[in-house]
Amino acid sequence: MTSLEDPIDRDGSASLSHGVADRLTALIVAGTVRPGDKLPAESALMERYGVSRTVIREAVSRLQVAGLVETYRGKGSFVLTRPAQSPFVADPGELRTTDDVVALIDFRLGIEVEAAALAAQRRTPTQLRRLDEALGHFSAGAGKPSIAIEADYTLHLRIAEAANNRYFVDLLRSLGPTMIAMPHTRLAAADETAQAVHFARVAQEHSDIVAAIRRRDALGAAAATRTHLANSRARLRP
Amino acid sequence: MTSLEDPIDRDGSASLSHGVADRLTALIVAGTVRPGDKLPAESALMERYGVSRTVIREAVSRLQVAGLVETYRGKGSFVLTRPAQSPFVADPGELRTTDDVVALIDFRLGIEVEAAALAAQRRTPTQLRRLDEALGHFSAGAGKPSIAIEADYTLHLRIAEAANNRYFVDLLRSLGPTMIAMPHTRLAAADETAQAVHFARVAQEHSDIVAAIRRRDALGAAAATRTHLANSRARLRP
DNA sequence: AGTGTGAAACTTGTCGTACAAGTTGGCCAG
DNA sequence: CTGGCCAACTTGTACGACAAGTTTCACACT
Repeated sequence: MTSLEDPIDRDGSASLSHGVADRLTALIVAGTVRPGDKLPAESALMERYGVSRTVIREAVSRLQVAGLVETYRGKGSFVLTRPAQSPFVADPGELRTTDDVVALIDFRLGIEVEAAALAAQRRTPTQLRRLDEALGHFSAGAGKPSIAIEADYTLHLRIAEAANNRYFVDLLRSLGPTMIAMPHTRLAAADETAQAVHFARVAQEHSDIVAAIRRRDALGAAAATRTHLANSRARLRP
Repeated sequence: MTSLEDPIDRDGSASLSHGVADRLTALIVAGTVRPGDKLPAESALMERYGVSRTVIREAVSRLQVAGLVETYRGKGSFVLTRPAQSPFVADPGELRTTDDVVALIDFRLGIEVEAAALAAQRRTPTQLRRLDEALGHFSAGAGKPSIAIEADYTLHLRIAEAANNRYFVDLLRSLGPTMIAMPHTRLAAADETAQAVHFARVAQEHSDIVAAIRRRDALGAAAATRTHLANSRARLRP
């Protein structure tokens, strides 16, 4: 890696330390600097990017947290092996358009239909009791969106738990209440009558799922879950 | 949040900036400082932890990259909405027993069956070409486990890509080659004849999935994918 | 010629000082 | 009451200095 000048833009659009971190990240991602290679010393980076040592150090701190380098006093910063896979991250803030929500529902169709079928096969009496509690909790949330959102999430989580497979549980957790409740929060601002009708419909769909799980009907549970999510989808995209 | 003294250990086990970042992270994770709250100013943090401003700034840079705070010149650092959820993390090292692998396959049944059905509905000619390439690549891996494992993963990933839904792609990526190939590596050490028979069977199953996607047969793609994974499952648990 | 030791040069970690750029709140004038 | 100005506050950058750890080179000894 050469020591060519590569000054950072000082247009104020981002802090210099962000800029340097992005530059260095690009080198690593491009493979210009490879796993095991040492980054240039701070003094060389200062020259290269035309910034103070403070900026370099902050930038390197950023790379450390990002898992891109590790640094030893007296030795330098070494590029880490790039992770072959990264965690699955789901951020509610990414859901901006109807298409975004529909994509999420399509994804949940795969997850939750399968989880419900397994729940019907594997649920224990305790888990069934928890499902009933969650149903009751959702019903108690009528007219109270924040309670309903939390109860909605809890019910879906309980279904995943009844599948007795940690992957389904972990994934539901990674989605969180906001994304599970996503289609419903869209209706939070609608008029009260339409909201009550919608709420009752969702409650009925929930009840259908739990009933199938209760009678150990895997196909029924899968169908009820798909109906539930497909209905949510259809409300968004008729 | 008080300004009580809370000096950082200087035992050399970690850099001070790491120590401060961990302390601040703990406050945020514990909910002591809540989303939207402002962290104390750098000067106050210097006093609190008994370190220089450089250390504080580097620590805060760490928190920024970790997505825990965002910082504005003149205003301060504000705690971001704490993810109510944590990323979904899948580690091949966790797969120690047959039950573990079966649980993974059950999970993948939900994901990949749905993804294949969507791929059949949505695939583009380019994506279909990529599927064919991946098929060829897998075939070229006969007798070469490391190539076959990578090609297996690539094929499954291409199917997820053809679903044109980033959630499926991201999740497959989070699983990575090792977990996607998991049932097959179990056979890596078996005798060669059995391995060749098994390889040919897997290749046929792959081909069936791609054929259904080619003819835009969502039900067929779903069935072929379920067959593929269910066969893998059955090989482990007759 | 080979090996070991010590010192200098190099590299990262921390501290302190100073100035620039942006924000906030209080006070005063209209 | 509202708006403007200024001082205090807050973050961003730069610089110099010293501490702690690593590496390299030169010299001395065997």
